[in-house]
Amino acid sequence: MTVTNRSPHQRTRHKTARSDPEETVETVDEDDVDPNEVVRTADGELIHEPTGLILEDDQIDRGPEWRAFTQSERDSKSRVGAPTTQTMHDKGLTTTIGWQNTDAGGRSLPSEKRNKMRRLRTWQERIRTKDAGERNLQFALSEIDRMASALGIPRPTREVASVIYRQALSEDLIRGRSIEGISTAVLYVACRQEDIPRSLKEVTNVSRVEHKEIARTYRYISQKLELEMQPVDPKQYVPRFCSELDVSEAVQIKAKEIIDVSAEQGLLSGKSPTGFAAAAIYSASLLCDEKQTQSAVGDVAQVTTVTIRNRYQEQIEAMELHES
DNA sequence: AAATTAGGTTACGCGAC
DNA sequence: GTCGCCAAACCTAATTT
Repeated sequence: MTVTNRSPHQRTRHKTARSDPEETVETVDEDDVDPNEVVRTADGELIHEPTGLILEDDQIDRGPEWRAFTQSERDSKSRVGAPTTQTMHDKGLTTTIGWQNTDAGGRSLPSEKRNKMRRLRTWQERIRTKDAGERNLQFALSEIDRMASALGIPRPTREVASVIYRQALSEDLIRGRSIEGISTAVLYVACRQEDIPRSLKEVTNVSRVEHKEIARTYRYISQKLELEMQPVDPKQYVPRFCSELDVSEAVQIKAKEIIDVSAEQGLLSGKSPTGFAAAAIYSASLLCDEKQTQSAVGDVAQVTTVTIRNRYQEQIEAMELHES
């Protein structure tokens, strides 16, 4: 066996040094090498540690075969780039087999060949639709993941979302609807079921689909999959909104109390949970002497100051009633 | 900043067609 | 299935306090 021999400091040099014409080559007997001193480097070379002998070169160069010195040069020489668009599910990359039983020249085929072509068509169709479904799912899941990240939604909830999506897929509820729409709606459902509430508006902000369609799709799938959704408890929004507003713990506790008391008196029915929570926080900030402006609270809760006003007066009243 | 007011949009349930 | 209608909640925008 022949190996190339180089000094250790040369080994650490860049790969291009290896093609140095002045490098010395000599033969070494294999028995001289102690296996315990042999290491494999990140480059894939097998090296005898004490002497720096290279026992085995990496046979495959995984790097690019070109060199570039500037970013623009790298861009222009690189042959990999952004993935092809996912929105067109197969981007014309699949094979379709024509229905005619003729060859390329237009002559009709003998019956034996016709049967073969029929079988091929069948299989091609099976394969194509199967992996179109897979791709569909893959895209949906990556979309769910993207939105979930943007909203700071924890893993388990994303898992729930993907389970629901698979259900919708198997019930054939996707047909005729956009994948993005379903993905968004499913994520929204998962949040509510897991008590990690995000308002429909918040979800809409990170989605590529408009509010109206998400709402419609949401109703559709929750009905079809018979998911019984109970109304969101406004208290669930309180900690998140409060931390965004940077108010004290006392306000948070007070806000929850206000929600409990006023809900007990039937003020909640029919009102939006975010608006209700926002008003409670505003009221609490007044009662705790840590006043926040209506518009500040409205911003984090994504409701208007008008809505806060309409709610908080009733709530204050309810509190006074409660205390007497 | 908060309150008031006016006008428009949306979603929902219901019955009629 | 969808059309028309309804009442309630919410929004935007303008104006006043």
